[in-house]
Amino acid sequence: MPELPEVETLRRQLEEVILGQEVSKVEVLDPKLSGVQGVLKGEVQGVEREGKLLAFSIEGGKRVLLSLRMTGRLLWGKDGGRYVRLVIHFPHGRLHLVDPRRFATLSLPDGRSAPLGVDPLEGNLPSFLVQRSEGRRAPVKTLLMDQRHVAGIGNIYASEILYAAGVHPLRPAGSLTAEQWEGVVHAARAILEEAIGLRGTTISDWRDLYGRPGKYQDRLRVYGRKGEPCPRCGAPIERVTLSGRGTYFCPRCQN
DNA sequence: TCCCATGTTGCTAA
DNA sequence: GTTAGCAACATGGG
Repeated sequence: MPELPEVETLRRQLEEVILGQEVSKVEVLDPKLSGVQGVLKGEVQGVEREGKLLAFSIEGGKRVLLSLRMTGRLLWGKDGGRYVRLVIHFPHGRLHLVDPRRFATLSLPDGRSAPLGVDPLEGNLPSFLVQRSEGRRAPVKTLLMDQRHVAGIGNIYASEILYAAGVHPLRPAGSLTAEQWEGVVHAARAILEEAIGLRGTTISDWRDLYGRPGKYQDRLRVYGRKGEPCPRCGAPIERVTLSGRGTYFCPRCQN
């Protein structure tokens, strides 16, 4: 469920709460998550974000990667309720990994996974994307969500970004001009930064570290709004399925 | 009952 | 070799 803004929200909140703190105990309630308890011992020296991944730096130079996938959440407090899969104990509180669908993973960095692409909030993304998309016939939305190219954008924000940029999600990625890529990247930065400020988008599952919903759902222009009028031109928002994912756009404003 | 769901990965086929 | 589509993972909600 979490995309870049939601993970960044958690990262900032975690940094305030567990940075410099010592892990006192790890409780694994879902055997799928066993295997990294040994590494989760010692002082937390950093909480970083890599795309949609959270990376915990543990004393001794160790790193543990958490991928929340679809329904993973982190909750600080006494109790995580039903669906708690892992509890990391600290002297001053507990961090619960809550995950109804059990897709979330804990892992150690290894060379097996493809390196992540550019973070949309950093780097010279437009020229990078112009180069990466050259000759690609895959839809621009697919490329935008491909973590090997751009790290952090998921299904909700991809629709919103392309709407803001006026680019049709089914356009072959290689057909965008450099100017259009600049528009897409500009829209991405604006939307992702605003969403971070509002602590993410709560459609159903997402909650921040303290269990509070985000506020960006009120700002969504097209996602989940099939049949509703486009805020810009009034044409009904359309929904298509692209690579198995719901994709929303305005047929008049985006081309 | 069927369809949908903020993600990733591995298989398959072109 | 590259690229694109899709089932699978596991569970709940409408």
